[in-house]
Amino acid sequence: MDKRSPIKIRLTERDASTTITQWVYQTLRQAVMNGQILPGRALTIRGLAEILGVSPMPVREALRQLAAENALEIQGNRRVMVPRMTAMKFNELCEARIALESHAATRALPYIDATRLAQLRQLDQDIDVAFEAGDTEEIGSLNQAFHRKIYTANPHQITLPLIESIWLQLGPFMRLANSLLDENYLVDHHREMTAAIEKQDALALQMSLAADIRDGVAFAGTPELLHSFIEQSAASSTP
Amino acid sequence: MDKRSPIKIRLTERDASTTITQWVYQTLRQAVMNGQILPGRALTIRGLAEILGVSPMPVREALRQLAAENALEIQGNRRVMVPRMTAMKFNELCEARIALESHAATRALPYIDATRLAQLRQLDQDIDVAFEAGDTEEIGSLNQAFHRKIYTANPHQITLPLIESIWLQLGPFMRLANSLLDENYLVDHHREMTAAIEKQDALALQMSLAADIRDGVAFAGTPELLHSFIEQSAASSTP
DNA sequence: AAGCGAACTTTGTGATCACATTTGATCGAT
DNA sequence: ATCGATCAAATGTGATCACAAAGTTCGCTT
Repeated sequence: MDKRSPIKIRLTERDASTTITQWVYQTLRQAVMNGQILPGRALTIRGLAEILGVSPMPVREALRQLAAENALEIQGNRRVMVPRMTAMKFNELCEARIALESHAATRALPYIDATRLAQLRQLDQDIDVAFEAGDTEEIGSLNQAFHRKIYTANPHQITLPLIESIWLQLGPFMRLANSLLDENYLVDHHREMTAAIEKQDALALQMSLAADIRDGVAFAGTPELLHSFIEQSAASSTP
Repeated sequence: MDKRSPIKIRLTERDASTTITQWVYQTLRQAVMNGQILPGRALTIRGLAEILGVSPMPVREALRQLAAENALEIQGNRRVMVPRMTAMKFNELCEARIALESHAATRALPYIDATRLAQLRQLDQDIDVAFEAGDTEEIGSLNQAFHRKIYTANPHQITLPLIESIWLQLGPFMRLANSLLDENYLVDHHREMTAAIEKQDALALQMSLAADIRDGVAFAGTPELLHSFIEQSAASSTP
């Protein structure tokens, strides 16, 4: 029944108002984002359905939706798996993140009012608290919330789904980045960003945002570390 | 049975090797892209299934996939429709297109060799031929192929799915833009782009690419024209 | 005649079933 | 002992069925 590791997925209580498909989708999305499903691991509809305690139908739809968001990859053998990572692909994802998020931030900047700016500063403080507590998972979650809070200021939102698609693809590796962040968390780029927002300085915002993203994945600059993790990713395929 | 206009969709022969879901997905995607389905028009699973001559199941999956790509919108009433357009949203989409495609082109530039450059020039000539023939649909298709041919030179492709998502959202309106292009097709930016590629000049490529995109949607600069089309889009909702 | 509620219809969701293709294993031949 | 073929289990795909919620229409009451 279980090919390799039996896939442990954190199950949450399902709200009665959400459909089963939505719940499965959110659960699997979170599992991918948190690295609970190793890249290269083959996923089966029936297998996931059994784990989640639902029929294969909602799993099928959730998988197709996640594949459409590039969170999963449908192989020619119509097997579904978390895409493997390569150093080049990782680099492309980071650069795409910077390009997309810089654009989104610039476009959102005029819409950020004092209320939202205060919320941003609060989120930054929350991150500091989580950092003191060493709760890396919370740090990642709050960090996402911080960025999302900026972009959603733009009422004509187009880019956020694209950005989240990139986050999803970087997901399992961002987790590693956050755990390594403990040591290297030197400059608080979020503070620079909020300062730039207060001055409505688009260029300064772009600069600090790019620095924040690059710091978040700083370990990509140390090739051996990235390489070891990619090997770990590739290793889950070889029996 | 038919609420308003009965939805005419161009049906193509289904290859025996492709699954029904894939065929339905491609058919609906093309229908959205060509503006065969008016924005605001309510779509039903069973209705589409009957039109396409398939069971509701593959339609459900195709709709969910298209919704994940932002080609369709799932309303709270769990009704599915082509999203309506607003002037601001249109502007955001164009700017996002420029940002994303500039980035993708720059990243692909080093990988474009002589062979691919020749293919690009061939596509540009084909566009001229289609332009002489007045075949606007062919122009749009070839124009997409031209852009795609640039970005796919990058072997570590990340951005193309995001770009295609934007194209899908602009889809019905690009069709209008192409039909209006007949009159205003003054400068051949594609020739500027191939020249920039030959010189491996990233900045010149970005400039001409942005100009090409802006020209393609030049009518957005004439507010009354855009407004009239948006009204047409909104009109399909009012009974 | 207009407002409102009840019955019917439509629609999305999810489960089960059937079938074709693929994967994996076991047995046999060289 | 190793390689290959055949058979069985597993898997994705798609159709049909069942059910609940939302929408629509008809008829009743005022």
